[in-house]
Amino acid sequence: MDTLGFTTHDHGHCIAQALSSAEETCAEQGLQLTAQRRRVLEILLQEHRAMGAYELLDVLRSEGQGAQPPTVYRALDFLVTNGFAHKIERLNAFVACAHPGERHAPAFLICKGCGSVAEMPSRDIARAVREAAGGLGFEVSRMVIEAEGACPSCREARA
Amino acid sequence: MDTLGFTTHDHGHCIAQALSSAEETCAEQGLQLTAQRRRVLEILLQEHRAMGAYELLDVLRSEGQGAQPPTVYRALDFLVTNGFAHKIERLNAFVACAHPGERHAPAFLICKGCGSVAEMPSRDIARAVREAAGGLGFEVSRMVIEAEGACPSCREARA
DNA sequence: TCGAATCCTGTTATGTTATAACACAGTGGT
DNA sequence: ACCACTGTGTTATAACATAACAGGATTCGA
Repeated sequence: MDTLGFTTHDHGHCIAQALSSAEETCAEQGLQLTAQRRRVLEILLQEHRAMGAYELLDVLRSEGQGAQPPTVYRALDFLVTNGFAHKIERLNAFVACAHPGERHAPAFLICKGCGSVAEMPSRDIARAVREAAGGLGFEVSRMVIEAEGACPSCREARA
Repeated sequence: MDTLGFTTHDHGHCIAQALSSAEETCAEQGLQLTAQRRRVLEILLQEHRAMGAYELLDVLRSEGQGAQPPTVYRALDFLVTNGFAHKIERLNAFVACAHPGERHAPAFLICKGCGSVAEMPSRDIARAVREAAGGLGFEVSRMVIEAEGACPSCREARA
């Protein structure tokens, strides 16, 4: 068991499920989940945290691949474009998507205490953003929503 | 006259006002708006757009200063920390604050057509973020809210 | 079956953004 | 005089990201 979104769950199961879900989605949409792309997604799922591209590169290299930066960035581009992973702009880092399959505007919580990152529900936030933007005649196609602060366990530790 | 937030206004006046406001705030709070810091803020106000740190550096250098990257990053750090400027994470760029003085969680609209960036009202968005986070026991201290899309004039041009 | 088009990968090099670390100058307090 | 504090100058390097070109695999139509 491990934590995700600050709650407990079966992590091994969650990895397997996310990979299956990705395979399924790719099959449906004619996308190729190649070995490289799959491996990068797998690492993100296993590590279960925000990772920099070069950190991912180190993992690939430690597995004996002579990978170069473009290899990782290409895989990440595929994963992010197709919603299997997200980029955390504030951290210049990447996380596996916590809700694969569902169409959603991702929103994140970044704990400044322990560095953990969680994806949170964003329906109300996304609506508020679209409304505020719409009021100015702006049409939103994508949004970056990232909140920094203290996660429950760090708040407790601090208290 | 120029545009801000996709509406027209007197830009010269707006620069002078923002600088005065910054001076006042610094005086009140015992902050030092030094020549470097003031100059960087001034450039951001004049250019009136999101600028990269190295772009700012080029301007400083073109003015005959032998500036180095840390010079700019230090000035930006001061301006951002004290709310006179904001960082646009999505663009790794900086803009002068459009509402100096008011305490606010900044939220931005980034037009993918023309590259313009506008600060938008964020009360409802900020509330939605705090509520969503609070529901997970997370305490928000800072937020990044950036919407990408099409500004009114680019929408019109596209139509 | 040939070639053309497309997609993915390998590789080299480079561009862009940001910070570490150390020296030193000015200011204000004791 | 001395110290602490804050800001700046300078060198070097770290961290993040992409351009550009070559080559292999697959598919599709001629």
